[in-house]
Amino acid sequence: MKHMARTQGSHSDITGPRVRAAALKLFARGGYAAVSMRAIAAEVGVQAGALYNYTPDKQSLLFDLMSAHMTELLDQTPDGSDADPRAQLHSFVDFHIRFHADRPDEVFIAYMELRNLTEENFARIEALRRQYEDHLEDILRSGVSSGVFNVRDTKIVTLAIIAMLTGVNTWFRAGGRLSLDEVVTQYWDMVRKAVGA
Amino acid sequence: MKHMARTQGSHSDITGPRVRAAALKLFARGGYAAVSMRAIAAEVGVQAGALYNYTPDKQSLLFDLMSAHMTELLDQTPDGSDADPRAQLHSFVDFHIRFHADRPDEVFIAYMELRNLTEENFARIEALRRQYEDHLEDILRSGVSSGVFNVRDTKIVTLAIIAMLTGVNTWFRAGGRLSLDEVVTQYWDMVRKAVGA
DNA sequence: TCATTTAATGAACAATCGTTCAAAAGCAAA
DNA sequence: TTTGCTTTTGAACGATTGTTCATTAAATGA
Repeated sequence: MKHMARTQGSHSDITGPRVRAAALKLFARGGYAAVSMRAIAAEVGVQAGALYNYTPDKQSLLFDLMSAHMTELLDQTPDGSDADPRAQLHSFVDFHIRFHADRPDEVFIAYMELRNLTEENFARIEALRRQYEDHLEDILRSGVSSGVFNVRDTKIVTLAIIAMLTGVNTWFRAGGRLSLDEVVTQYWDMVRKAVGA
Repeated sequence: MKHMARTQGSHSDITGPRVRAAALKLFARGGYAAVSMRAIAAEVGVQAGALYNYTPDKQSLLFDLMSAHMTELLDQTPDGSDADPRAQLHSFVDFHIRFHADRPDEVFIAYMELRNLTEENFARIEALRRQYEDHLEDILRSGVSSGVFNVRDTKIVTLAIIAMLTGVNTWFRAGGRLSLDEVVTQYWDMVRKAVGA
């Protein structure tokens, strides 16, 4: 047993992700407050008590989902601080739409369940969201200072663009009338015009 | 008693509105599922049982709030089908921002609590929302056909504009850095550019 | 003052909530 | 097979949920 390579009778690495997946699905469908731990357990195919091997409590389950989502969002945000502001903005629009379209449940939760976080957890998620907004605002500012964007208030335009892009999730469905490519094209068209590029 | 002008020992006309106001405030703050009838009663200063003089159940309380909000939204939407599309669109942007900024709690509930409606109530609210969207799309279409707007897909632009405008509610606070007039000016600037007017 | 009507109380209901924990079951190494 | 550890069960806990209802209180009209 010199190395104890793996735990013994462990299903943790199987059940753990399934618990998070079930919580994600049910929270998105019914809302955090309306989903019981027993409902999550039933979705996994397990008794409620077993969930507490994978989360200290219900609140942590919500926070972990939101935190993982925001972290992934920030990690995958294209950097490209070398490119010109217009290309950076295009890249941002493209990324935002595709990233969010791929994760409707995560996005839904991240926007709808903020008020069900404890004060401390809320502050942590808000900090991540702020970081993401700041990234877009930096792009806008550099475009303004180099004269390629015509924007009065970068903060407002930042929030307006993000609201507009995130709104795609309320109606877009894969296999619908429009492909994701077409959606990206049209939203980039609107954003481009709105910033006067 | 020939007319029975009013009910007798009635406080209905006082307590009734207070119940709706309390529900509005608490639903917006904590979410429908997380707010108990006892909490609403406490906000009114009454026992839980008394609420049932004013609503058949909790679900109706939510639906009535959302329904009243959407109806008022539609009633107050500027008509002006005589004006040119550009003026109509400007008027719509102005109205939307001001109407929503005046009613943060109602707007919050109307967007966040849709999933807590029964299937039937959900369909009714969705129909009202659709009506509102159609009104904007009509403006866009008339502008496209008269050549003053340059828009590829009126449906997408409709949803994008509404998402962008409604997003104001997530950050705007009266008495903050920007006045509502300034907000309207800047959003109209973006919308105008985005539709190529 | 008295009779009538309405509004509010406060207890009670069955159900469900998040969470805990001793006991049972499952699995891997010895 | 036995030993040791992990995972799951299933019952139990106190609290809280939406809702009902007989009773009490309050207010009005006569």
